Amino acid sequence: MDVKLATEIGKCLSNHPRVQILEWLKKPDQHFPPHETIRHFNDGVCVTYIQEKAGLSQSTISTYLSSMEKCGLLIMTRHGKWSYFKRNEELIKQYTMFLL
Amino acid sequence: MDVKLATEIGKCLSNHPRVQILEWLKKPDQHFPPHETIRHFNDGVCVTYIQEKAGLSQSTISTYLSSMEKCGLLIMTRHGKWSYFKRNEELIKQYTMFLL
DNA sequence: TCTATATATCGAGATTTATAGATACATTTA
DNA sequence: TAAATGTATCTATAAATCTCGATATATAGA
Repeated sequence: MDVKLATEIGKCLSNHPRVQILEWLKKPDQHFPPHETIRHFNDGVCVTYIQEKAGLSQSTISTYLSSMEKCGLLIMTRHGKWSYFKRNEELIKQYTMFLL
Repeated sequence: MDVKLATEIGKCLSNHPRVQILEWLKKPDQHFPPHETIRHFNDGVCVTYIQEKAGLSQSTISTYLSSMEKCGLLIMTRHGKWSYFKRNEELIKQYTMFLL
């Protein structure tokens, strides 16, 4: 972790909806319904559920999730036509160690 | 720590110079000369030294340090005409616990 | 008190970000 | 293969941020 990457992560964490999403994804089962097809949260939550809960447009949420995945905060897994996003706890841990 | 405050902190951490300053202040004695008047770093580093090292204008650095102090990342102490800034380790700790 | 020094604040132009709608792409299913 | 569904990307506008120079304020010293 260097200053450059930390700044990119900081950019993702500088916006209320994105921070909120990262919080919700701490405990997906408490904030989202189980997905119709797969019945677990092992790979996180699909874009539509996050979009509906956040109350922002689909394109906005898609862009947010992509940017968070790009800097490593989230991990994406694709199953069929769904993209699931979950927290990347390892990178978050590295980031906090960098700050401390 | 709630999402709102975390977002404010994130805004401060979304800019390269500010993240860099927070890094330098981890070990002030390794990055800055001891101050002419007081000879320790107990209260941190004065604005001018930070400004010179960062290579940005005085007004920019002053604004940055103020914003970081406002959200709690830095603690300011005034001695005479100098303002010294140091890290607020407690708040940084709280922020990392919020993220994890 | 006058001047010099350190810091803070104001106003402004350039750049970036927030967010949406339209559209493209991918995948499943009829 | 055509339609439906989920997601990603493009384009655009409003708002926020970056950063500076100019100026104001505070303090110390002559």
